[in-house]
Amino acid sequence: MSAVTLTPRALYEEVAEQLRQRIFRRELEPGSWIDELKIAEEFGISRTPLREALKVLAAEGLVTMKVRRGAYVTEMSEKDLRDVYHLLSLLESDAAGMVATTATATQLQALQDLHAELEAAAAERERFFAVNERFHMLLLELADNRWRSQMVADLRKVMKLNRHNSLLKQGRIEDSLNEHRAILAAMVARDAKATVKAMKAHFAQGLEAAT
Amino acid sequence: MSAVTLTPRALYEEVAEQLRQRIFRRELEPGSWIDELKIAEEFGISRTPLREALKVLAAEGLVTMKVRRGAYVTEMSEKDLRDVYHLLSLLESDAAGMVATTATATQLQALQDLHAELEAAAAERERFFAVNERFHMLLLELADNRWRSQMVADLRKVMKLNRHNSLLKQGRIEDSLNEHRAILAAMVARDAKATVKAMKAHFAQGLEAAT
DNA sequence: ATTCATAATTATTCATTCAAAATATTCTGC
DNA sequence: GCAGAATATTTTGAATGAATAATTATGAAT
Repeated sequence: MSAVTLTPRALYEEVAEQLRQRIFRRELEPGSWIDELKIAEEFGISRTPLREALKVLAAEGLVTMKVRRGAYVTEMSEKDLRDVYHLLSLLESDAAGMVATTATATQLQALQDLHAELEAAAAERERFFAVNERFHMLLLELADNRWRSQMVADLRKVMKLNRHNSLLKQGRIEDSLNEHRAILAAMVARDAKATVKAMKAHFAQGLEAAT
Repeated sequence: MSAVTLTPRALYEEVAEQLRQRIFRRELEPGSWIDELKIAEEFGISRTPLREALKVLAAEGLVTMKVRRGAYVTEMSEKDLRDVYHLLSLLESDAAGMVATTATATQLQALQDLHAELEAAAAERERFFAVNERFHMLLLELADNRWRSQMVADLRKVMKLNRHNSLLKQGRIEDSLNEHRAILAAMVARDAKATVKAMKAHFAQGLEAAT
């Protein structure tokens, strides 16, 4: 069974995802020009779906289009990093507060289960990152605002442009787990204010480590 | 001197803007299918730049792409309206708080000048909307976070999909001006907390009127 | 030698063409 | 007359080709 039949998404979406991976892996470096012909040939496709994919990435902020100059991988300044962090903190802490007041017991349990998985993955850096991402996105999902979820997802993609893998740095893993515990505790206590505070603290620590 | 030479933007961007206008004017109704061939013919262009424009609009949330089914104008449910309002309130009130603490006297004066213009436009509904939009966007600009400015701009576009012209309804104009005055007063007093509160109140009132 | 202008090359942008998929219509059989 | 299948039409999606715009390099003039 091929992946194509399972997920019959359009070619331009597939290409967009491939490009994202290349950008995150720094095979396409921030500031560098994206050669349409070269990429199209490498992917074995024409320039049409590639150009459509680039428009999608431009909307996400991952690439920047210059008139008659093509697409460039977005460069993140120190200020950009701080600005995006600030927004993530604002959006996610508010979401956490929502969840603290509205989530069902089952939903809170799902978060705790995912946290347990995160604890278990503490040793494996890559897996930890992946589970951490899932934790934050599940929280967003429970907050039940598709517009916010979309925005946070985009901002998190942009954060990955940063060299210092951002969001979680070396040695931060243990601290980060503690902060997650505090967030969960506040949620279980149904204390929205404390939850917001704990999430903001989590991001403040993250920014500290990333800069 | 033609506008084309002044702003040499790409055709697909021009088309995207034209489509936005058509959507806002409800010539393209929410939920309706966008006929690529028909639109391309009406604009006298090929489908290629049109399709690229549709991708841009899809990223903004104005249209929704369905696989192998083309583009549809996004439909906003009551919940969508509330959700977007919530985000605008969160983002803009935070921005206002920033401005209250960081803006220079000159910048605050610029806001007050624009507010004066708003007062003057109270009688002309259309002009009031336009100036109000400029006021909010100037505030965002002064908060100096390009990522937030972009997000708010997108959310405000999406809000325009709503039938009840949103953000400002009949009879709300006088109230809205009062709320703006409160925001400005708090800013001039350099009281960030009060500014945030005033902006949140402004949005709460707006939502009340829109639903 | 340096600067400006012109020409050529390169790459983006848009149009045209082609293929594949989905839906609607028609025809046949019961 | 109705239902199901097959065909035809419509429409999306992708590729290729042509044209425009920009940059760079080369040559000439001061």
